[in-house]
Amino acid sequence: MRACHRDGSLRARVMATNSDPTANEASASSDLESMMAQRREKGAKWADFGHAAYGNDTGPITRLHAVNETHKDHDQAKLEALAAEGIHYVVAGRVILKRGQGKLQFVNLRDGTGEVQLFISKRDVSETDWAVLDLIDAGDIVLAEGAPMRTKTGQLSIQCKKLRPLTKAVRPIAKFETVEDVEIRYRQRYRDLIENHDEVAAVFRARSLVVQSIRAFYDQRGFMEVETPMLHSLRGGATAKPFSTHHNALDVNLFLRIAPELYLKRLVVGGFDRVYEIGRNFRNEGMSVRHNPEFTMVESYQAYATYEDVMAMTEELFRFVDGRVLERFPQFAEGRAFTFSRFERKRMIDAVTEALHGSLEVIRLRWKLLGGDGNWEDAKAAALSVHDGITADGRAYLAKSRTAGELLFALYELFAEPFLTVRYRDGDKSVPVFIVDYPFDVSPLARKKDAARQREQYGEIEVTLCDRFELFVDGRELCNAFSELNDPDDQASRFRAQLDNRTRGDEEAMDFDADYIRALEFGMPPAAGFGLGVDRLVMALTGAKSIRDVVLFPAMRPEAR
RNA sequence: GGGUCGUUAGCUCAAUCGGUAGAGCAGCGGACUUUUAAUCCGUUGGCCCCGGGUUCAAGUCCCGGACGACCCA
Repeated sequence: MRACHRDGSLRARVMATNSDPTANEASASSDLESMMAQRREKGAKWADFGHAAYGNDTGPITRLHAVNETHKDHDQAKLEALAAEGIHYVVAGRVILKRGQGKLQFVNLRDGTGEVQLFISKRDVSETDWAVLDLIDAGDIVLAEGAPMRTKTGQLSIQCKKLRPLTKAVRPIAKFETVEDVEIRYRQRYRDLIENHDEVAAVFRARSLVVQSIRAFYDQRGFMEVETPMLHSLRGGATAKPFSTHHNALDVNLFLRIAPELYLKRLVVGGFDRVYEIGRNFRNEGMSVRHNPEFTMVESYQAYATYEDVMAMTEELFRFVDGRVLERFPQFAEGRAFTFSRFERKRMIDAVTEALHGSLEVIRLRWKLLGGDGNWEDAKAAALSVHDGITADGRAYLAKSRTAGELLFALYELFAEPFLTVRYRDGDKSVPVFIVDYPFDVSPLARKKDAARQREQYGEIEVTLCDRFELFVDGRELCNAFSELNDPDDQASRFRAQLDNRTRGDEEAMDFDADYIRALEFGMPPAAGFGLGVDRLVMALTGAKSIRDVVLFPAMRPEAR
């Protein structure tokens, strides 16, 4: 005896169609096309039971998180009582898993807030709904109605009374396997989110929370959020290669912004003296695990503050954001190689001399940098004589430096920066490091340290320093901040220096921004600015190894046809 | 931009020296009313990334290309 003959006419109708010889041919095969054809057929059959394959008008539904929260402490007796009072829910979501057990079926349903199990007994549903269940595959989106209950094993479930298929997923989803293929994961993020759901979704929810927390942080401190142009006619605010585009009506060439900085400072001139912007910047450069051509930055500007105030604020911001993230996603604390227990502050010159300690040549070098006899040409020669551990490229880089300031920065990049996580630690974890007082020569927008103050802090040295810091967390540069240059004449001369650099072939040099000089001529209050790479912050907080794991749709070459 | 590695079923992966392309899961058919990736029986499924070449014979060797990953710049 075939079961379908006993089971009643509706189920028999489903089975009968399925056992049609040609349909069987299709349902027997399982390459992608056949699987899709099979699913399309099932979707088409929904109409036989009065359901559109792509139904609409669900009416109000209860989100699954609310169901789980409401009843998490209720036992079966309590739930029975509630059901008797008429408590029931209409829920909707994607079928993640379907387990059959004859006349009893279990379906795991997921919506944007959580998951719940549907307990579907042949006793509880209409003959029609029972038959429709055979036409629902994992991946389909359905609506279900019923009362909360607990199964024998204590699993909170919805005892299904009505079932309505809403959307047919004609493509199969991978179950039980982590999808590793990054081409699938990055190009078809929707699929990554379905198939690798918990881990992937947590990262992007954490990212959303990071942005939300940054906003909350600034809002609490009286900063105003603004939006400045992304289409720029000049390159400015950073040294980077821009993307070019064209405005047809105006017939002008434009750049996608590389930084919002110069616009935000115009607003400080205008009297919005605490502003911030969270938004996308675009840099036409190489891609790597740390670089996506479009990336999100926070920039803030605060009048009547110095970079030292901003450093203090940065510590608070990091602790605040991280606290919010870990509160909701404690899993991201596991296996972290760094801690926010304390923040190291290290002057760049000290970072370099510490990194190089032990070498006679270097002590000579340090002595010269710090104001001994000789000049920067001698210092460069001394640096180049330190061959151990420097590659040919590193030596070439050092040799390229044209001033004492550039040399100091090159030494820092080669000898100190790569070892920050090794050198500055609290127990078995690295600590964030503020590298403080960058050379003027590599800081075209930062305020020069007052000469008297530099003398007081450093004595007589050859390098002109700026009131600037960068913050490194887990060895990665996350922040760049400085007291702002508000002297229009000084700014104009630095723009001219950038133009010289461009003439020498530096494609990353800035343009001369005459309007920005005009703005400064109206007077910008003393101010400090701050920039933070949001993608890199999210990487650090979630432990992501690649920026592509924290950008929903990372840049990729067009898919091969 | 340079180097290295990878691409085989819906997913994760095998395939010895060049000799008929396999497994698990998913899918499909059947049994099953409290399962947790249910279980049990049966079973289908391949443009071996693409294009050339060598060979009696190519997933495997050679050349070119596409896409990706990693390292370097």
